[in-house]
Amino acid sequence: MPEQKQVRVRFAPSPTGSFHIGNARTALFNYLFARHEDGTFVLRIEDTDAERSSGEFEAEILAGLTWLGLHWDEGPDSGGPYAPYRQSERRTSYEEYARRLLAKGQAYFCYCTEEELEAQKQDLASRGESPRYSGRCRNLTEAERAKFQREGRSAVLRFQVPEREVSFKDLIRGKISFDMALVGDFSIAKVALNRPTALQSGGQATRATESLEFSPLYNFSVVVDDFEMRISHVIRGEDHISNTPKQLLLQEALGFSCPEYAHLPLILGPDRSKLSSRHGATSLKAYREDGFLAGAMLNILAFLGWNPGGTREMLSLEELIKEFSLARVHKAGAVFNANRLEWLNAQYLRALAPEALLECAVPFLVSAGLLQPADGGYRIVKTGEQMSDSYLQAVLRLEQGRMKKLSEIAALTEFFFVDVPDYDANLLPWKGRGKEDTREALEAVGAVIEAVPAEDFTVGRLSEGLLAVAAERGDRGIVLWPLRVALTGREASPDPIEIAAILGKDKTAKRLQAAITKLRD
RNA sequence: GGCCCCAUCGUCUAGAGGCCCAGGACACGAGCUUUUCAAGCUCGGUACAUGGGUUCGAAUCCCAUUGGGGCCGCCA
Repeated sequence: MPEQKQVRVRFAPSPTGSFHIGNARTALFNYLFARHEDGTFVLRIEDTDAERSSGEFEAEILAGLTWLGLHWDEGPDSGGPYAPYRQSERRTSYEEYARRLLAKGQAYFCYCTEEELEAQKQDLASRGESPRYSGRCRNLTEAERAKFQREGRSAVLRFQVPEREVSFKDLIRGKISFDMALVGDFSIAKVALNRPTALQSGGQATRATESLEFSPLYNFSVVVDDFEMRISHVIRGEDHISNTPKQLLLQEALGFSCPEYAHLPLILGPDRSKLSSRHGATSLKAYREDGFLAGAMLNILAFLGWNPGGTREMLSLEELIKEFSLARVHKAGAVFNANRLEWLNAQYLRALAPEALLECAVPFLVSAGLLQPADGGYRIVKTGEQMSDSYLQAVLRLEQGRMKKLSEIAALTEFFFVDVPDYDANLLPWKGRGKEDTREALEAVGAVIEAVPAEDFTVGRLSEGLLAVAAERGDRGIVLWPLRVALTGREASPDPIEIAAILGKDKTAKRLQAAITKLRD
């Protein structure tokens, strides 16, 4: 039996913006594949672009992955056998390989300016040809090079692309081939020339004092790192398909083994173009802050371009790992379905235990200005009243099945966090009933409330009396509707009896009295 | 424009030549339940892009067309 190659995959985001859900999906698929194959999941930060990369975005990526439960085996924080895992810390490696390519004549310095490059491309395009680099600096003489350097032109290292076909077998799409004659020499590193003593010593610069500083560019750093980190499978977005032949060529030139490739379908916006900020929220963080649960995010993401077959709809991370296979990944892009996410989230929200619901919902009540932390618990901002966890849990449980996301909880429960709700007296009467009837009904309700002891102010006891009062009047609405309004100040709410039971005798009586007073005016 | 990729309900999808005049879910519509709102239950409409092949038989295989998308940076 030949030894099975160990599976090592990487998720390699660049921290140049908020952690995008498309990237989160790529991370998920890498993670699922790694775990399913008993392999290793590596997190590598591609921050070669110092201008645009930031530690803040990197932190956001780590936080996002952690939130989703996608734990990496090797990464910038935890280290690993192939550390460091941040490209900005791996410069010596890139430089070594860049010099190797230079020595073999497979890379060269290009001094073309942006304008020149643009002109070359325009020229090719006008002739209907593929817009690629012309190869103008391929055969520069030493003298020409020196001249450009003296002019202070900045240089870039280009890879000399052989004019032939390159193909690879994509694990999702099958064979894909490219005619590299149409591609042109692509850049692999920016090169800065350091001449620390040149100007100071009266122009007497010598070669010995000069040094070249290479900053690697994407296609090059990826190839070097995937090789050095022993990556076996590269699973990434479809937008990288055209980078693959370039990377293959680089691997060949450097004598590296090639990983397997799998290109994932893109996540699309409603207009079927690549999901981007113009389609709305795209950062994982934004969804988290809007009150979506990790389980719901995991499911919506997993089912975008993949499914376990059959009619199963919601899977845990463990089940996803068990079921995952690249063979079941689609080729076509998938439109992000926000409605479905909300439905999924509602399902997960309902499944939450009271303690868990409390834990994740309270921050939303706090940020809405309804509650504030106090004495190890929470206090109602408007009334100053201290709230017990069990009271809060009861409040939350009441609305648990009514919200699609946690950010809705404040608006839904607001009436619990005021002294007496504010509303128009005209809201109190039930369909076609007058104020008199309504007041009479509420007074009857008041009598029931009065009769139920505070210690036993339960839904059971309340229903008994209240429903009897309603039955006498032949229509539950005439009693329950004004009671709802008195208690909540609104026309849509959970069962007023349940609300009363949570509020307790005193508050219920107070709100009822306020309603009766309103009806007298 | 060049190259590459893709194609089942509005959307996510099941479907690996007969089980499919195409199934599930979200959304939508109607009804039931009902004190309101949700939820729940029942029912409903809507899809194999088109045209050619291959085959006894095609949503499934092949080709073309059409349509959509991605990439063409000294970004990743």
